[in-house]
Amino acid sequence: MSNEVCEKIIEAAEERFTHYGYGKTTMAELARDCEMSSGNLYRFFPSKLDIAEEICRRASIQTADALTAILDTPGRTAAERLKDFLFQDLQTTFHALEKNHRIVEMAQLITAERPEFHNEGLKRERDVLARILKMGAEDGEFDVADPDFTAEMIQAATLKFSYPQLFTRLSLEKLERELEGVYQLIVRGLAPTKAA
Amino acid sequence: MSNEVCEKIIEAAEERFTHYGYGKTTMAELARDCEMSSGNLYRFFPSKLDIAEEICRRASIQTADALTAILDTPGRTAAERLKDFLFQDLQTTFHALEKNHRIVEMAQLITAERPEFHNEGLKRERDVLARILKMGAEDGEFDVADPDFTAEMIQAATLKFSYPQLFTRLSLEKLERELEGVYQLIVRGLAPTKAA
DNA sequence: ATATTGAACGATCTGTTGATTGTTCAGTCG
DNA sequence: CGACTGAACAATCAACAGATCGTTCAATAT
Repeated sequence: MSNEVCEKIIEAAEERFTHYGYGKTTMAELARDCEMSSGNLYRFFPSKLDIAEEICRRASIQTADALTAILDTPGRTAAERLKDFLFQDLQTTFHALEKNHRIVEMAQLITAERPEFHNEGLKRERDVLARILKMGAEDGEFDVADPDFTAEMIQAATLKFSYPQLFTRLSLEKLERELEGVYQLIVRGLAPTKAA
Repeated sequence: MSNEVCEKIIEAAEERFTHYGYGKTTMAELARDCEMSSGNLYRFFPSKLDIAEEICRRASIQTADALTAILDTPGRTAAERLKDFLFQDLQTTFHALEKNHRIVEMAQLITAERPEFHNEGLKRERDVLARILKMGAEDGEFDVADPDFTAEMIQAATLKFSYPQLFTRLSLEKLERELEGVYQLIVRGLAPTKAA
């Protein structure tokens, strides 16, 4: 079964990529880890970069899934959920990039080489964001005509916080303080004007 | 008079840096342009990078000055001035970087090597922004308690548009469309809540 | 047939060497 | 004595060779 072999390759690659770095691991090493020839790897992945992309995709899906949990937490306002979303996203990616700077290497490589991949990840998160906005709109907490569009704008406005270490060198504390301010600005803009 | 010589050096450097690039021009060439020895340049600038920094500083001051003009245009609301500010800033830097990719080279070098310089330029623009906010606050158009803080937040939210080509590869049209959306989000947040 | 190998190929990396260039400073000039 | 020079020095760059590595594919094994 091809799928199990794919898993094995991914596992071996994840181990080596995060431990030694993408550049330092060779296809021959991955092949040896999986007890096959280097040529055979190409029956499962078109290229080395595609292996890295798949690893990053899974990480991206995992953070998006974690963000989705915010939708189901009971007893929170839409504004609170929005805040949770933004801060959780910042903290997750900040810690991921801080813990292992090999991951930064991979992230930069893939966003440079595969621009569509980055959009794909953005889209995943944007869908969650849009659902938060929709929840707020439905119970009258937010005045949002087009949740998808507004979600796109919020992503644009919070770009600085989505790949922290790539755009600035600020500490997590400074970033959180700034995000708090930007969040305040945004929620005020989402509130319905009291022209009842 | 040391000042005139400085001007001459800056002029020669600006010519060569924008035409051949920072890396490709040598101190010996600059010295020859100014009819002096290479060693003598160091009586006026501590290093080659400082010459480039001064050139960039002047460009930064020039764009900030152009933005200041927005404050004096009669018959505009604060919201309109804010919009003018954001779009003029985007367009100016976009065209500057598009026209001459040597400038991108210099900008990247300096922001990498001299992090404080970037903050200095940000501060210059933020001061203009804060004055727009203050105007809006004074005539009741905006509800802004701390214009300086809010200006900082608006800069954070519009980072994507301040060095367009460094953060994305979007066309000017796409960027303008996005900025329009972010602007809308922000102005709604600045409007006073009608709790009269 | 299909799955797999591993040698072969071109592209990229690495390390080295020589040249170039930013910077300094002892010395010259005015 | 201060302004200025240009040779000297160290750091960086350019270019080249050899090695390494990603990728392909004819040959082999199953």
